[in-house]
Amino acid sequence: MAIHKKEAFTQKEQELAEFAKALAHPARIAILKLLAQKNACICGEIVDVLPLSQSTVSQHLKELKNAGLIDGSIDGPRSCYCINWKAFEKFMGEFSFLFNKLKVQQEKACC
Amino acid sequence: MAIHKKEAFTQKEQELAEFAKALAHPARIAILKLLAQKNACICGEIVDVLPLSQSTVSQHLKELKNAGLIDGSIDGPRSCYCINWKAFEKFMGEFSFLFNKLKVQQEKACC
DNA sequence: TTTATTAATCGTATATTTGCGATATAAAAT
DNA sequence: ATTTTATATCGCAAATATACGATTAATAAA
Repeated sequence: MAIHKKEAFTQKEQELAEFAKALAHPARIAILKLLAQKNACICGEIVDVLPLSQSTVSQHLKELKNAGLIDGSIDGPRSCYCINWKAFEKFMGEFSFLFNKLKVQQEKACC
Repeated sequence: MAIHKKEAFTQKEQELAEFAKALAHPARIAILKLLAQKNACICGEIVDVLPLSQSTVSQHLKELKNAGLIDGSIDGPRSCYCINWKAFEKFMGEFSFLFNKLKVQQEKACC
């Protein structure tokens, strides 16, 4: 963009957008799905399963980690990743709060 | 990207990523918040409230509409937007399903 | 009919994301 | 000590996203 205007929005809005951005790629959805299905640490199997190069997968993992959605530790030549359920719940809760708040009175005749 | 690899993922993964992408900007979060709080059509007030130009807001609205998250109709010189609650629920549900599936057995010693 | 008014679209500049090969790092295995 | 294995990081190219001014379109108001 010419100038990023993101600072012009509230902290909460930026946080939610960051969370969504972390989910905004099928590779990252797929990674999370893998981690969720195992509900445990996965050590290295991710690259084998995805149709992406090792460096690309590593980058996606980094983004998920930066967003706080996964935890990971490196034990020398192998790594260990798992979902940070707490963070996940937090954000899902915030979204639900935002957009379900008034949904009770739903079904307006509209547009 | 050099070559988009998105087709390499499942339909569902792509759909969820698309949904997330639509939410991946604070301006679009703000717009949805406005629409949710009114729980009714908003006619044009959006540009006045946001710190963005009319053309930029229009573009964000278009993206939300393409993603199916909002409905909108144009009545000559004015428009009318509201949240598509059904679509919203659908996607939120899918996310919950994906990532809560195994959460029951949660709290593994991990990483 | 002319003149607002409101919103979509076009063109363009800049920023960010995506992806990969190459390289670096770090422990384990030989 | 050297090699292997697994992963992170760097540097680059290509694709997308973001933002805005200018223009267009379409109705309402005068």
